[in-house]
Amino acid sequence: MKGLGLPTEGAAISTKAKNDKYHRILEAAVTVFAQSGFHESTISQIARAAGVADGTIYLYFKNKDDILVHFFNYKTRQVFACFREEVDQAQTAVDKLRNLIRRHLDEFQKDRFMAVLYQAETHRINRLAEDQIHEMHKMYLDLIAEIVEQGQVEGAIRRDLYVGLVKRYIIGGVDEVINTWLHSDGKYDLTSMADPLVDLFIRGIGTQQELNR
Amino acid sequence: MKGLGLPTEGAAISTKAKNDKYHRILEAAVTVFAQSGFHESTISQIARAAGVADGTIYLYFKNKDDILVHFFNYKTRQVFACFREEVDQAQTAVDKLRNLIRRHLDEFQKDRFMAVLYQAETHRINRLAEDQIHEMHKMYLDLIAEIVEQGQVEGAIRRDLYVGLVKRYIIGGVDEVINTWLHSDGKYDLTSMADPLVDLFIRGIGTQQELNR
Amino acid sequence: MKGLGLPTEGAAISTKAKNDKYHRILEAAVTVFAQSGFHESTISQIARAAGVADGTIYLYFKNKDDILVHFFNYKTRQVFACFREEVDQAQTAVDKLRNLIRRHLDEFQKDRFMAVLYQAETHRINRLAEDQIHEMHKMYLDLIAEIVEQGQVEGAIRRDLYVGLVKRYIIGGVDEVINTWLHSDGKYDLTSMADPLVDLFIRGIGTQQELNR
Amino acid sequence: MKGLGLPTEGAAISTKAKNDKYHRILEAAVTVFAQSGFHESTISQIARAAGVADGTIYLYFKNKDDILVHFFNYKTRQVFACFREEVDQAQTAVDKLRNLIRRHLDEFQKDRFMAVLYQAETHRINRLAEDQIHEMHKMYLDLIAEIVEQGQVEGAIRRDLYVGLVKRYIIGGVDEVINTWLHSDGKYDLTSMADPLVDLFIRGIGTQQELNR
DNA sequence: AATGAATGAGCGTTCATTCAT
DNA sequence: GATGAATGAACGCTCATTCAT
Repeated sequence: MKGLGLPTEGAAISTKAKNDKYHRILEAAVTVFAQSGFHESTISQIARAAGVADGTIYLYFKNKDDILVHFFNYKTRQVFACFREEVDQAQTAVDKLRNLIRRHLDEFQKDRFMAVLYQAETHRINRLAEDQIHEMHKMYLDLIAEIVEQGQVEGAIRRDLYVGLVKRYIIGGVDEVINTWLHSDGKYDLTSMADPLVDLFIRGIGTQQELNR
Repeated sequence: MKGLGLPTEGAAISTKAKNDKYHRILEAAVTVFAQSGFHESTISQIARAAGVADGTIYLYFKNKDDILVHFFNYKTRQVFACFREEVDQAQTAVDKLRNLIRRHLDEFQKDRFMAVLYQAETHRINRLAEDQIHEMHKMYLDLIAEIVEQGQVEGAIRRDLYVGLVKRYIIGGVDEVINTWLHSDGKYDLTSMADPLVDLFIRGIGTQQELNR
Repeated sequence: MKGLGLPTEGAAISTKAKNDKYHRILEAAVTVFAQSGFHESTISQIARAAGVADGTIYLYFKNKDDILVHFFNYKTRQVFACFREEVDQAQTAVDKLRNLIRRHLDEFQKDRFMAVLYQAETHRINRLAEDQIHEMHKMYLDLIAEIVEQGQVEGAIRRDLYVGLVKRYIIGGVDEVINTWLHSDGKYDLTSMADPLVDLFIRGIGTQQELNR
Repeated sequence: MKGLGLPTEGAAISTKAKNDKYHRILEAAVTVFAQSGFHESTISQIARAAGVADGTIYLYFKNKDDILVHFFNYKTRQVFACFREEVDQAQTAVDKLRNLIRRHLDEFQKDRFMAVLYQAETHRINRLAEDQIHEMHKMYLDLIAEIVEQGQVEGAIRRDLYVGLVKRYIIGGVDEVINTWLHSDGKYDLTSMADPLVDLFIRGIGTQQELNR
């Protein structure tokens, strides 16, 4: 974790009740950040949303920035962790990819606040949560790499691929589908985009004719 | 243009020298915004970077937000405009797509500040430049739609595609490639990613075998 | 009270200590406003005079304007309230008028800052404290009207008077006496002006001869 | 003139055309000041209203404050000067007083902007135009003193009056009548208030009975 | 531990004034 | 003389952070 760690959580919190407050603040913060953006949100808003006093927040977080760091450390990490499960449950590489993407869209659709915050913050640079974001991308990369390798063994996936690019190819398409959904006020079903999207990933937009040219 | 227009530029400024100052501030602002983010940037920083007094900025822009709006209205519009040229210069759909993406990566590589700002702001919601961003996406969509349709006529592109999804599939992959490049401090050549990426778009990651299953 | 009320005081402050700070700021503001005028006064000056930080003022008042509104809502209202007492304590209309004016001059002499602020703000139009000023004038009018009517019943006051004009006639004379005193640095005793002034109000400047002409 | 003088006018302006601009600015300033108050008015507003450039104002006035000083030095002085004429045209003291007040109300009704500005500024202390205001009051006092003395000789006015108080008694009533008219949006005729008001000044509000008690 | 009143640095913005043209 | 673009000091106000209770 590149030296960031969880200073507050490990040291100061021990009982269940306290830990509860830590999470209450975190969830409240995500909600508030998602609604107004990080800078437009105030500590008071978060405190009110969490049902605690302003000062209490500083018992659990070093400062306002720290809340964002913890968010990426906890909330999205947890979501990304479940992607692994999903991948493990399928047999073939293509099924794994389909499961991964379906679950990805599903989770982001279920927690819109997280989705907004994730989309906004992963596209900023010189950011507070830089380290976390790097790590999360790495997790995604690892999943994709694994799937691609297996698919290559199975003969379902091309062997001439630069895996670093494949990751961006896939994560980019998924992110953009989520992003468009968010900007459209999330009125349609996001998860149903999974299958057509996976189809594009696998087959591309070209015809056989073009491929055999 | 949904009534936004260029109120300041058109009305108040006429001579070349003045217009110069307008652009100097705009360029300075983009640089500063890209380095620190919009909210972390101050008017003083921008003024210093542009070599003018703080107050001078308000002769050319209504307020801080207005600078961002003008940026999207002028700078990125100009870049996106050149995409059209690039598309028009190629004959086949596949060549058009390749040209588009190569130029896209090239322009963003040449103006890193714009790239940063564009990536950051297009992924926020409830944004100031909402209208401009929507329009720009629409421009991109139109280009892709055109290419896809032509490709379908030519027989090079599949006929069973939902074009709305194809747009996100392509723009997402391109954006993510740019985004990764930005986060990696732009040390490698971005444009060289164009051909492998287009190959993925066209052929997907699947093998013939998989496709013919 | 036309819906203005005392939003800050009533809701947010309850203990004696806090309320103390509210009043300290209010008194400090009146002093500063009286010395330099409302617009020439700065929040920093008021804060320094009240012995609090700039930001603290905004815990008790919505903004700078709000301080002025609260001043008229609280301080002068309180002064005007005591006029009623004074009137009630006398029997005849003439004695009531004399008591009223004596007390008026007395209170304004005792609180010079309030006097300055009152004189300055009641003579500006389109003002922030417009509502309060209207109401205060109305209170004065009611008192005068009451006195005049009683005097007419008693036979001590002429029956051919337009009461609206009588109010201005009296309030104008009193105000001008105060105003002159304020501009003369308040070196002489203001209250001693009450009796000669009342005499003028009652008898006018004309002689019997003139009256009987 | 206590050392203030007319520095700009005397020295820099000579031709008729220039002097024209001086007056145009002054009239424009009065209009703007009356509408928004002195501090809320900007040099740009005044310049626009006068049809000149911002910088031009500084050729005729030392600074913003200087405009206010010149206003009292020129505009109201001129109005007060005509009061003398009015007084000279009547024979008896009472007629003189009636003429004075009628003209006073008439002039202020005719130039509402001046009235507003005059009312606002004469009731502020530590003011820029302090000297001018003192002098104007002195002019009024002299007029009243003259009238009262003549009236005393004629036997129409009481001999037991403190003239300093009589001035405030009269000027106060007149001012308040004007002030009320201004606050009521000037919808009724102000001049018609002159006769009833003079009647009050001469006879007071008391009855004979009271006077003879 | 929990509070929330108090703080004050720092921001965006305004506008009187200047001065090169 | 006349201009108006440029200036930058100064303001009102916000809000992350502290600390006495």
